[in-house]
Amino acid sequence: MDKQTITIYDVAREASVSMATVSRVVNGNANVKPATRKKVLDVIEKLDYRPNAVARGLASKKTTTVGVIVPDVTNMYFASLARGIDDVATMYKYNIILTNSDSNNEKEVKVLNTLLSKQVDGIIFMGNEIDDKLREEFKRTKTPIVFAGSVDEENLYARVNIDYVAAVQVEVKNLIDRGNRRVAFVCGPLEQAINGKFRLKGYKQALKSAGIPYDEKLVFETDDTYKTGTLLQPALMAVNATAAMVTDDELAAGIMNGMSDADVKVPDDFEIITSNDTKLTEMVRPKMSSITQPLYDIGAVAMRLLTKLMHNEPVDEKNVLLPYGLMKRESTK
Amino acid sequence: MDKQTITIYDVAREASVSMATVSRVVNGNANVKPATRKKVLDVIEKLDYRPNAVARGLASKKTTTVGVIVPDVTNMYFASLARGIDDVATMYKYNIILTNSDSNNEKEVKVLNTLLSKQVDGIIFMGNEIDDKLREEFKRTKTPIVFAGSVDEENLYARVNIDYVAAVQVEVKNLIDRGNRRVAFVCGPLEQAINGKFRLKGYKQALKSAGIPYDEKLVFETDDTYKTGTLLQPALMAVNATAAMVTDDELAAGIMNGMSDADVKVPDDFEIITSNDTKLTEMVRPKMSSITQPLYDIGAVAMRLLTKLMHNEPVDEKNVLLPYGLMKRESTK
DNA sequence: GATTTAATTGAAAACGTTTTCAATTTGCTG
DNA sequence: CAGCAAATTGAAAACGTTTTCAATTAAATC
Repeated sequence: MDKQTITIYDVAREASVSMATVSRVVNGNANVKPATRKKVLDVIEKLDYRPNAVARGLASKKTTTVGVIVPDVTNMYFASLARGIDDVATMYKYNIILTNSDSNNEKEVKVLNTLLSKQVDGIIFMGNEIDDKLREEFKRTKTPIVFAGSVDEENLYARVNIDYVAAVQVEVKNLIDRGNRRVAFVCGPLEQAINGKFRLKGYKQALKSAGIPYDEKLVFETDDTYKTGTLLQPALMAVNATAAMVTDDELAAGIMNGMSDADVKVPDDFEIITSNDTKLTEMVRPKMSSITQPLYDIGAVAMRLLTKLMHNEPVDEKNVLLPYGLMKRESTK
Repeated sequence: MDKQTITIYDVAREASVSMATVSRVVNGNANVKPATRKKVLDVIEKLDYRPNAVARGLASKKTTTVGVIVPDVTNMYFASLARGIDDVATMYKYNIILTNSDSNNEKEVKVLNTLLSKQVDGIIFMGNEIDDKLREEFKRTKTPIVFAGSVDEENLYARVNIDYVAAVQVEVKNLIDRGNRRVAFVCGPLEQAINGKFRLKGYKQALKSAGIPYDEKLVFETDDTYKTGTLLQPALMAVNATAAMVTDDELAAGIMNGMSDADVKVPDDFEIITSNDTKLTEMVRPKMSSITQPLYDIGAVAMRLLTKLMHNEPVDEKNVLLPYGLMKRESTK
């Protein structure tokens, strides 16, 4: 009843060569006489032989599969990275096992272990809150890991990002230079190093350069959702903010719509700058000015980096920083 | 130099039992004496043994991995389905290999074959244009396949969708009832059966019921992108359309913004109804009225269906239709 | 306590490749 | 054409599990 599968042995018999030879031609090994190669290839064609990747994986200890741990594919930011990852993965003949972690460390540990049990050749991790348990699990494995769009304070892992502190510093400075003395910093969870350590640092630096004292009331820690954004207008007004640096596009869209609904004009009465430059920035009215990040490229470069690690090629820089920019649209003056 | 891996054999030796017994306890087989089980479990703990899923896959011919073929994860519609799929997959202890096909049949064939070579236990396919070659490849395998958010005219495969013809029929009827005699049908590629056969059929039926002749000039075949949408206003006005039934949210957002930019008021001068009810519908101003589809659930149910197929459980209905609805927002009167 | 039956175990054969190492062929050189 | 190096091949041992089937042990029956 089972699908009768053609094995390498069948091919060998039919072509009257050994399995070893068939294996060689399948793997493009040069050490096989052209005539033999042709003979084998013909039989492969005739029998419609397809190598079993699982057996191959067991014998060679390589699965040509990498694990990708992502908080939520449903988030445009991560979806873009994932796309970049998949594209260069296929370019290098890898496939990706994609798993959603909801940034939950417990799930991350679990999924990491199942990925490792499946013998993935490498792992790309996205997530910015790494507790001790997870860190420990990371350290246990010799499987190469690279972080994509995720910082590593301990400087242990290869990773690709933009310079978050510089990027927000520049943009907050711009906001200040345009006359905003009270610019809010609206971000996702501060436990996430990318917010709490990097972006916030840039924000503070900009303030400091401008001689403006840091006011804790101006930092709004949120859950990065659109909904939350829509609710923020009263609080923002209450602290007399006239501009906001926001760390997520959906969140920023929420804030902007909340403002509009309360009849505060963006950008005239309130300027907004967001961080991820997803398509959403263009679709919303007014269009949102944003720090630009090469999202797709972050994923792509991360995957490329991972291939180097997997092939034991030298990598010059573990902490790669891709260029950021500013896309001025309509939510800033 | 290699990571010295603990194998089942090491555990067996250390616990002085056979591999078979270790295998049994690892797999939760009931036929093992509690005392033995404990002994083995202790050794497993002590040695930190992790079963090798590849070896397991070879021996058992099950990989607990399913392949997911998706046009583009970067598209919210598919991202939502993918999330639903992954969630129930993990619920049933499966992982997903996610691949982007760009709705390109050639890529789909290729990726299908690599998935099969990797011995996935099942496949979830998203895509609505299936040429003969692809169809043939599908037919060759005995691996269960289910379509998610994708129709199958030949009624060969299990699939989960909503009733596209009924849904657009109802909504176009509403548009007509509200006085629109010229409602445009703006869709993605008509070669895709979901558009060319299903949705268009609903559109025509609504017209017919209302005694309005079908006018080909009112159907706009596009590439489903936001950009294209923004460019459509002149053409829409040229044919005197006063409303549009649109098959994609980003496309619809483009159309709406194009209208606004040209100072035609939505919904007063032009009504728009879209089809996928993604988050975007809420973020855009005016908010877009939409046919509602349980996107996440389509993915989830598809995956659940696949588990049944993989476990040879009976499935009562190959063509599952989930309920649709209408979310009235601000782009319709 | 002798049988019979059920529960528990282990030996060894798959699973379908890759890879090592030695054997065989082939091609050159002089 | 002997002698040697290089190219080509094959035999068989991994790889780390699951699974079958027979053997052993424990429990139950009378």
